Amino acid sequence: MVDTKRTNLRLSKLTSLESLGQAAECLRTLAHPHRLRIIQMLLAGRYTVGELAEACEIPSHMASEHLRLMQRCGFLNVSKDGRCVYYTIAEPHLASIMACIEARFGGSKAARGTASA
Amino acid sequence: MVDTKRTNLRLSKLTSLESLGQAAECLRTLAHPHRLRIIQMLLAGRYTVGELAEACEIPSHMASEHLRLMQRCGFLNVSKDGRCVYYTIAEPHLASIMACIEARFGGSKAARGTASA
DNA sequence: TTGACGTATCGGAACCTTCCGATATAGTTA
DNA sequence: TAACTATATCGGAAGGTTCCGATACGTCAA
Repeated sequence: MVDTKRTNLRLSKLTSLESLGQAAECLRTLAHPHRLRIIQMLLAGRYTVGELAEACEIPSHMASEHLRLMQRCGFLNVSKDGRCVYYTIAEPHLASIMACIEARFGGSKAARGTASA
Repeated sequence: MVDTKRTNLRLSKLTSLESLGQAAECLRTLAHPHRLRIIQMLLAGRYTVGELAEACEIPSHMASEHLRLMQRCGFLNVSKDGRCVYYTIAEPHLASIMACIEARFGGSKAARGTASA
């Protein structure tokens, strides 16, 4: 216990552990390269399961699973048109999170080294 | 294949799957309530392992593990002072990501329902 | 030196995620 | 109706994460 009073003081400004638990859940849902690409695409327009799967280079039944996961946690909306299913962004905060990610990890080229600023 | 040409056109704007893989790794590292609280505190000042552990309501050896994890992926810096170990933020982008999280999940109160905007 | 304290590491149990093939459902065309 | 396409779901194997107790390390004070 180096300086408990200071710690308690600052604690009052913190987000509750409960809310952080919800945030962590959402972050875990985001934390997958194929799901990030899907979100990046959906922020730019509407796509079918098959198109998203093709862009992620995965079979469409796996894209379907990712999409269901994201829909369940409120990130996406669904709408059917004939035999195609279109997904769209439901959670507007995804745009700003994605902007942060793009600011750090760039628009197209890879490998900058994770440990640097 | 509903509209392959349109898909290929938009693909050129996307972040590479490789970079998204790195981003996903970082997001997975963030995606834990105790680690989020640690980052939130460290964005406001410097703290020892024991202070961070107390704020997260966990034993300090667990805080130590979280801190090592975040240090290894480049989020944190370490500095020793006597028998205390202080951690500080090393990755400046954490501030903007944390701002997004606070914008969505609030400063202190809990449960808003994950599915809404 | 000894003892206390703060931090770090190890090993393992329990749980969760990812991925895949197989199969099911629903809409479309003939 | 049957055949085809697009999407969704199921069950299980493989691997990863979280948490915990036990223990080790490094520093300080007496």
